[in-house]
Amino acid sequence: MAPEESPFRRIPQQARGQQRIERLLDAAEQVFAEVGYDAATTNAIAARADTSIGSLYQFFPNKEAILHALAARQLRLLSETLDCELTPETAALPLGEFLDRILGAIAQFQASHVGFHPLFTGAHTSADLAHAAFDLRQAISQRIDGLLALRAPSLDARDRLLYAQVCVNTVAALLPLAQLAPADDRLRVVAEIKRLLLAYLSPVIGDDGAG
Amino acid sequence: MAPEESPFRRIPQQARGQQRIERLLDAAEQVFAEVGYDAATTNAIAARADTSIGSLYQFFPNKEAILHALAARQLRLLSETLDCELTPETAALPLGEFLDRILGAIAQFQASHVGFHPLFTGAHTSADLAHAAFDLRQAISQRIDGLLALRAPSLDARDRLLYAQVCVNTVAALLPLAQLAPADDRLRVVAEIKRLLLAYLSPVIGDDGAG
Amino acid sequence: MAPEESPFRRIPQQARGQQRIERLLDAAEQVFAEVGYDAATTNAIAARADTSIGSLYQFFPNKEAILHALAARQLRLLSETLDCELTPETAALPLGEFLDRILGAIAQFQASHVGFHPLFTGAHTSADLAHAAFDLRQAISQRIDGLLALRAPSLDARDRLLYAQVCVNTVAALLPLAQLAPADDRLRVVAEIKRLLLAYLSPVIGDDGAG
Amino acid sequence: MAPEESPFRRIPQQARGQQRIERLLDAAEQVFAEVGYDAATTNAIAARADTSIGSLYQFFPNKEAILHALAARQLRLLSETLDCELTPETAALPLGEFLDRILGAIAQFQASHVGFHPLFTGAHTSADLAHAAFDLRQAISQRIDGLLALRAPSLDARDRLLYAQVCVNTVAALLPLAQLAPADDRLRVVAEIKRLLLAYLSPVIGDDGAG
DNA sequence: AATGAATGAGAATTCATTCAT
DNA sequence: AATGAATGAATTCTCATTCAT
Repeated sequence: MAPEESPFRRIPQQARGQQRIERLLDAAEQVFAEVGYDAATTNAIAARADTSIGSLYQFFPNKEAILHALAARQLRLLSETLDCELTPETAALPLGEFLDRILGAIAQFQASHVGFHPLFTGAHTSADLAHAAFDLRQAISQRIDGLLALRAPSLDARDRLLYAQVCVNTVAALLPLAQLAPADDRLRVVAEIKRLLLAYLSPVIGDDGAG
Repeated sequence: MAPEESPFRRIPQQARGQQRIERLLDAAEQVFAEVGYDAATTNAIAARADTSIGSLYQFFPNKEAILHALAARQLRLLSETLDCELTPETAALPLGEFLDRILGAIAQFQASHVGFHPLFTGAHTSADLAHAAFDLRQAISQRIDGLLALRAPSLDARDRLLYAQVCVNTVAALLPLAQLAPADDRLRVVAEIKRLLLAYLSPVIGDDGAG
Repeated sequence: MAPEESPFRRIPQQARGQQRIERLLDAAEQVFAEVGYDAATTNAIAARADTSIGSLYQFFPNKEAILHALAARQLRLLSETLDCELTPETAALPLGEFLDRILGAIAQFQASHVGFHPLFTGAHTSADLAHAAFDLRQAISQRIDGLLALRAPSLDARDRLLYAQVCVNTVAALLPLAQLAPADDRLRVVAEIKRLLLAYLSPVIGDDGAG
Repeated sequence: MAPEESPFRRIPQQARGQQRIERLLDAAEQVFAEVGYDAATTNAIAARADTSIGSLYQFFPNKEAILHALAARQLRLLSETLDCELTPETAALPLGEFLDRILGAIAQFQASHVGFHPLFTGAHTSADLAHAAFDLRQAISQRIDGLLALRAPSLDARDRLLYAQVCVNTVAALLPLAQLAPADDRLRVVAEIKRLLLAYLSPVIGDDGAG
């Protein structure tokens, strides 16, 4: 009854709602990763999230919306990871170390987000997924484009975006290779990815001081 | 074995059966490309092939089998294309031109096979497709591995296969970029792919005599 | 009746409750008219009434109860309208004018109550609606029966009720015809309805003095 | 194998298909009559028709299509009934007998077609049903319009159609009254309907020779 | 009394696969 | 060998109703 508490009464509810959305996205991430987007059923997602199907549809108008929300969350989380990792100082590192940082961040992110990989690499399947995956890669490319801009401000903007896209899509394609490889080859593959990117970027980005 | 002795009626029948299989695969290729593997219905494939579903199921036990047969056919056709294109002389070309040949062959193949691209790049969606696509890329990698062996016989076999895999998966990831790009950027993207591969391979493969 | 004595807190509360019921019925009337009884959702009704579903279910045990309450309200309102319109003097008018009054009252009522028409004419669809509509027409028939009794006290009671039912159901069936007709035919249709009723009733009810 | 028999092989199949459609429409007619259109489920219809839900959807794209097919069938059957009943000689009968014939035909038709009544009288519920019912009544009105034309060729065409509509809708509204009345009142109600129509039509149509 | 999040049974519809012809 | 009608499990999504806050 105390009116000064009432603003608070809603907060738990909102918090619960937000929590439930997160739980649903977690569940969707797992289920998508396990059986693929098309084979994933909304009922399975709700069950995995320990909710009712009705609640799922209270938050998401349809299955595709879950996919998009998931992609948005992943983009946001990855962005945060990159933000943490990539301070101005990082941008001044030699290209090789710079790439190490980015690749490391992405690899680590991927390791802790089962659902990232499918979406990141998802290609021609259902129109739904294809779009969502394409959009995600575009968004990440723009994020990387921003990082490249820090290192090579004089680069032509269109070239830079193309470089970013090439890198992002390449990494998307090669990370699975690392994941599917036997455990002791994994580092080998990651090293190879880094060598690839370094060989590709150094002629056009190079190290500032060329040192 | 003596084909001239086989009962006349049988051969046309077998031939008709083979023709029908091809028609079904053509149809599946189109339908998969248009709506994706999951959304494609076996009825639609049969209809597109101007046959009945009953016939479709006479040749393929289930939908997944169509996918695998399609992948196998694509691998075979691409192999033939590569065989044509890549004679021993080609192997002696400078690496840049060598890559041009291979990339050109693949790009051309893709242009005339609507269904290749989705399968080649298809990733984590339905478990079915993911497997088929992975297998196809593995097979193509082995094919490329063979080509690399021609150029660099002294290379360690495991390294070589890894290089091939990296290249194949990279190309699979980047070709869509070219296809989705506005028409006048397309060549730009292809050139970039080549630069990427060249930068990656030249340190380890190099030009035989060019050293 | 002495409002100043009733506990202050209660009256506003009861009044608020009654207001809310009216708002809910208004909302239901609109929503039923717009999408039909079956397609109407209780959530939509609550939303239209600017209340929560919880409140709706505080006043009505289920969806059907809303329908019945609505029918009851319409019967009450129509009765009041007829009461206003039909004084003893009216009963003495020539039959033609008498019918004009009644038809006019009904037409006017209908014009200002979007939800009347569906319920009045509603027939075999969901069992719910059919019953409610039938009940409403029966009740109105009794009301009309009363009016006929004023004009023709000597008529057999059973005959009179039958006449009333025939008239009421006929009007229910024909009013939509008027409403759906192009605007300039509408009066024509209404005139026709009157002619029909007049032709039907005059032999049995006639004008008092037949003058 | 005899080719002159092959056209026959398909006929049983088509006949079976047609039979199944009829069975489905019969089932739909019953189920709609029992629970109403909205509450009727396609599964219930299929079950009542002793078929699988899949088969139902092989013939009808959706629930609404069943309704329309049913309305079309009823119109066709009623038309046939009227055709049988109403020869040129009938048109020459006195108006009272003429109405008897028509009303009799409709009443009899209704008695043997449980689903006719709901559709004939169906009003404001789901948009689907309302439309279908309105269309059916319009079609029947046109049919009656044709009959009136036989009797009164000199009548203005627009007036005639209006008369037909008034009659059809009136009958639609009043037949339920007869059906719901206790058995011994039923004839009484039907007689009343006839009296109503006769009183309405005789001034404008009259008996040919009665003039 | 009021709220609205949560529930889950149930509906329409699809489609891979079978099998009688 | 070919056909395509028939099947029904499975899927997405809705909505009346409840109940904790």
